[in-house]
Amino acid sequence: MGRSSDYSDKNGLKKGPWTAEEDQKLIDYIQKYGHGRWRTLPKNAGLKRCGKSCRLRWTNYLRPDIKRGKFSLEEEDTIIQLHRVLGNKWSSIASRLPGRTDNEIKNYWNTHIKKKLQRMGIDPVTHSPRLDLLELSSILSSSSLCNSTEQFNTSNLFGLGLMNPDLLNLASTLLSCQSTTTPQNLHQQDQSFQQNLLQYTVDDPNPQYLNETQIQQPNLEQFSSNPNNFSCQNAEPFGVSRPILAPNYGCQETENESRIEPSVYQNQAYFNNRMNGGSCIANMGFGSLLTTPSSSSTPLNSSSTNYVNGCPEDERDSYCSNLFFDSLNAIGFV
DNA sequence: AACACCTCCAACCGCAGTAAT
DNA sequence: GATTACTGCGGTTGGAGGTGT
Repeated sequence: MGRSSDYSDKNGLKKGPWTAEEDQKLIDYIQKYGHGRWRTLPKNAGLKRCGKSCRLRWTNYLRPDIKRGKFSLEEEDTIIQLHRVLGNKWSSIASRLPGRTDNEIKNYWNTHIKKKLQRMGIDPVTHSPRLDLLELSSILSSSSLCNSTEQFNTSNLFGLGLMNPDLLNLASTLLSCQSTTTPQNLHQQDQSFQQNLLQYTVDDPNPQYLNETQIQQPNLEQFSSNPNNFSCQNAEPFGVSRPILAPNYGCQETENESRIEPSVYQNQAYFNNRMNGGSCIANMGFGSLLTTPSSSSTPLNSSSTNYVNGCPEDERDSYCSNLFFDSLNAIGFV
């Protein structure tokens, strides 16, 4: 692993992966003399490396306080929360995660968290819902399309400005399901969903990064005393607020459960409800399609019955839910 | 088995900020 | 104030290993 295939530069200094022998030399030297003076360190330690390479190797790999291994769910949550506030300030984020280096966090963000958020329909840069989903929600909640008595076809959707073929297909699929189920409930819930989306985008289209003082002094008034009873008036996505570094109020991971999505977004990513049992449902749209019990902590792949507004979920809705979810999956939303 | 493609992550690069001279 | 050295940071690279065909 590493970089250049030519493991030496023009000054005869070695580059590329470190050997165990080099590591030991560096450790021995630093244990004896301490670190610092990185330019002269390699020469004194008998290493054919530049000082910068030695410093990087020490700070990112050899330092004794480094915690190696998989990131915990809590760490992942913290990274997401901090990234939302700090942006790509990896060193600042790392300073709040003992034992983790900025490089490690940066890699983990780019290889895991970023993709996960994208699958959830969240822009990993702004931490807000993707605009194309907003577009879809807006169109689906328009009164003409939610009226089950009205025949629709793809030309209706084109007429409403839905030009993206993927979204067009998705909307078409979804609406064909809706036309065979109870429309009133769907309509109300989709409107609610749209309102939540708009609320969020109006309140906080581009989250402002806070300074460190603000991070360490969260506004505890922002969230309800009941952690599952979120209000819809703050700048957090979908109107849900959690203070930075607050306890994990979301779904808890159990030992026998597969890894779940970050609790930071459980409340906003309605897709998650399908994945983790939705223990913190807010007023989500497409409710009858995707909602699971608000008090449930049902794990993945549960065979328990889903309830919507206190009633068992209609099998057709369940079918539509699958269809909708699969459609999202097919076009890369999930 | 062989090849192509993908994912992960250690290591590098270049720039910016700060301290020393 | 200008220059040099040092350090820290964020972005990027590319090889190893895994996975799919």
